[in-house]
Amino acid sequence: MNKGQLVEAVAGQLGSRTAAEDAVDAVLDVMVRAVVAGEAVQVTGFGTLESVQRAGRYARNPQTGERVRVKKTTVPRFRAGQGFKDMVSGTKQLPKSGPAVAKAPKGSLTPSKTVAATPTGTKAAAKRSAAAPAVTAKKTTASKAVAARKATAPATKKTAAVSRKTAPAVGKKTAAAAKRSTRRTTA
Amino acid sequence: MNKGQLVEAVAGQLGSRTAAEDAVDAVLDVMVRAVVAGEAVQVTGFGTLESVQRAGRYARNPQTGERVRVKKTTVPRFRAGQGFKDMVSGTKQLPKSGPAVAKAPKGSLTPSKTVAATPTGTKAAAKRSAAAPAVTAKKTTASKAVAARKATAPATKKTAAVSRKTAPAVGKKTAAAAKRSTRRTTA
DNA sequence: TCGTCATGAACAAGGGACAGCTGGTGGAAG
DNA sequence: CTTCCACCAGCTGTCCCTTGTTCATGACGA
Repeated sequence: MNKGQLVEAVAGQLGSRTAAEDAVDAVLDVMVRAVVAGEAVQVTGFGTLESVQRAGRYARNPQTGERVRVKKTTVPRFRAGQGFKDMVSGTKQLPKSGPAVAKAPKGSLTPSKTVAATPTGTKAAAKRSAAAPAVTAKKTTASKAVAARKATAPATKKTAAVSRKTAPAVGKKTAAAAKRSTRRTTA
Repeated sequence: MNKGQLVEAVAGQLGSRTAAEDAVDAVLDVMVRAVVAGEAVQVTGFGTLESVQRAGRYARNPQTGERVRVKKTTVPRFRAGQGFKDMVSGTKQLPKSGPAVAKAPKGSLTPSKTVAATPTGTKAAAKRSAAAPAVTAKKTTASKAVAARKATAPATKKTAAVSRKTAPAVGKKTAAAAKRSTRRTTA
């Protein structure tokens, strides 16, 4: 579907073609500006469009095979929401009457699971912490990680969204482990 | 920025809040419907929103470390366009007068490079094929790859967008190589 | 306008998935 | 018509995705 076709489809809903052009331009422009400004655009049921920092790396020239250094950059990223993914995967078909975004019927999705999880949530935490070390007999690191997460959980509120990965180690060897730890501490 | 703020920002451009609500609803709804229908929404300068089939695989439960089978599914995917990426990365700042999407000034960007590439495009193909083996003395695979691509180039026009990955090999060992070859042949 | 609830994010470990390098060409948009 | 953008190839390093839980916030009914 082209941009022109998109405008045409929107015109089919708005009724006017001129309004559709303005609508498409305005919506996309606002989203782009917000992302450029570093703000994440989050629409329930549709998805989140945000900007994330990508660490520098070494890529490869397809023709010559030579290693080229790619410096760290910021790229926009879109994460589809649950409803969108469900509709695309076919789990839930899209409603034809109302808009396909931000429509949350009262109890259309897994009502039993939700009501069951809510009251048992308090003691579920204890169950998880107890079960983890038992199964993780082969890996002791997991238990420590869980404990650390519980401790840091109240400290981390929302983080800054942008500024998660700040590993400048491009010329280093791997820096993967360092980046992991960096993410936790949120340097 | 949530949906309400998005509507407000769009209202700032359209002038009316009601029109902004309809605009946001219509645009998102149209995009969602198109993607659900299997059609890719491609807006030049903004990005492409499409649905891709993800082959089944084996993931891992982070708590227990157990391998869990993930059956194949279809998920929406967004790929940002060049202009969008440039603006986010800071290479090109967004224009404040016009919309940030699909704005192509006549010759504002890298005029010398463009005019040089356009007329030489026809014979540039021969130049590339000749230059590649010369530089690729250390890697012969690159030259073969280029030749193969040239042969398949006229055959592949647009492909089906959706239906690229159809490797059902879930219980196999890796299936990565097989999937690669599948992509070329477009089974 | 307030209350309730669904929805999204984070955290962890590890491996599969995938973005993207370069450069030419087709298509698209103005 | 002109000018630009997206795509595509093999190969890598980066990143996302998986489950399950809790917290926080947004969305919606009354």
